[in-house]
Amino acid sequence: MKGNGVERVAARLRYRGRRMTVQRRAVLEALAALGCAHDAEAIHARARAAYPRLGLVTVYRTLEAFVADGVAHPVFLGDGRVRYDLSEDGGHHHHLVCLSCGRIARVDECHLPPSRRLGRPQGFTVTAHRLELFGYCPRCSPKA
Amino acid sequence: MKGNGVERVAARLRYRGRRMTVQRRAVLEALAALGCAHDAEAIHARARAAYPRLGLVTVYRTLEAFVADGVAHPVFLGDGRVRYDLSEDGGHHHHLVCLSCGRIARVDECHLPPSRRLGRPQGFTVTAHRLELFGYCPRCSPKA
DNA sequence: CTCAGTGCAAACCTTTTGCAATAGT
DNA sequence: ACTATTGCAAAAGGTTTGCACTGAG
Repeated sequence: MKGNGVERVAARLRYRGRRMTVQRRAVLEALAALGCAHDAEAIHARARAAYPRLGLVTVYRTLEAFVADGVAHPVFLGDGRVRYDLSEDGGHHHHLVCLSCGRIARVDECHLPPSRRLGRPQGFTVTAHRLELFGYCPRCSPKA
Repeated sequence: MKGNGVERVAARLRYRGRRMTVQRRAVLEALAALGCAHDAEAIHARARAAYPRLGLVTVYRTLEAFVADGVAHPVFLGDGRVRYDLSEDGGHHHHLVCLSCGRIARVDECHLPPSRRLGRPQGFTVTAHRLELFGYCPRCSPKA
């Protein structure tokens, strides 16, 4: 997704036969405002500021549509809830999660070898990967 | 975990004040027999071959104990269920998941830079990471 | 005007918890 | 014996579905 302008997303949705509604706009704005890896409930809470009648179910369905259309993508941190990031084209990013306070930071550089090398030994064609880093943030680190 | 012999695990559990029961032995054997990344239900089904009365709840509790004691560790593939791998000491491995047939292959090499470099820009102390690769297995690949 | 999207309530499904009975050590 | 562990039934918690209504294109 280049730029997360509402128009750009609206166009992309329309292209797929979907519609841009007030609810989706609110979810999109919440996604942009919250930043990295927030879950449906957080997105719902935030989006309600813009559109109070918004139901949680609509947030789930909107996120599903966004993911299917490449507008957003899910992030799994293993805490039993799915989190979402707005997609940015020309790049992806990973996350750094503090095991003590839960803070999540973005990691923009991806130090992994190119995809074609990653699955070679097993004969796989790799099309995507997910990498999450865990540790302690500056505030929680022993700072030895 | 060096070796996944029952004795070794039993010793480790005992060390933590836990006990080695028939049920845990069955779960441990199922874990070893199944290999990579199977969920509680699959483990339950397999372990029942050895101990038919085994309850699913016990499998969950056993896995929780195993994880706490470093005998096993969870794997999250984003399909809404937690999978488990037996821990091997002196190493970790990642997974290659086929988006078409669901097949999961092990990846033993980890091409990531050392932990201390990974979180440096954000000031994090990285202690662990999770990496999962997605793509198509040899059987499902277009094989261009 | 049509069909995608919405909201509510109810269903789902994996995982967790309470409790009395059981069994390692 | 002491207390960790088990099994059952029930609860929890995130996510999904059915359905009649609403609204974008």
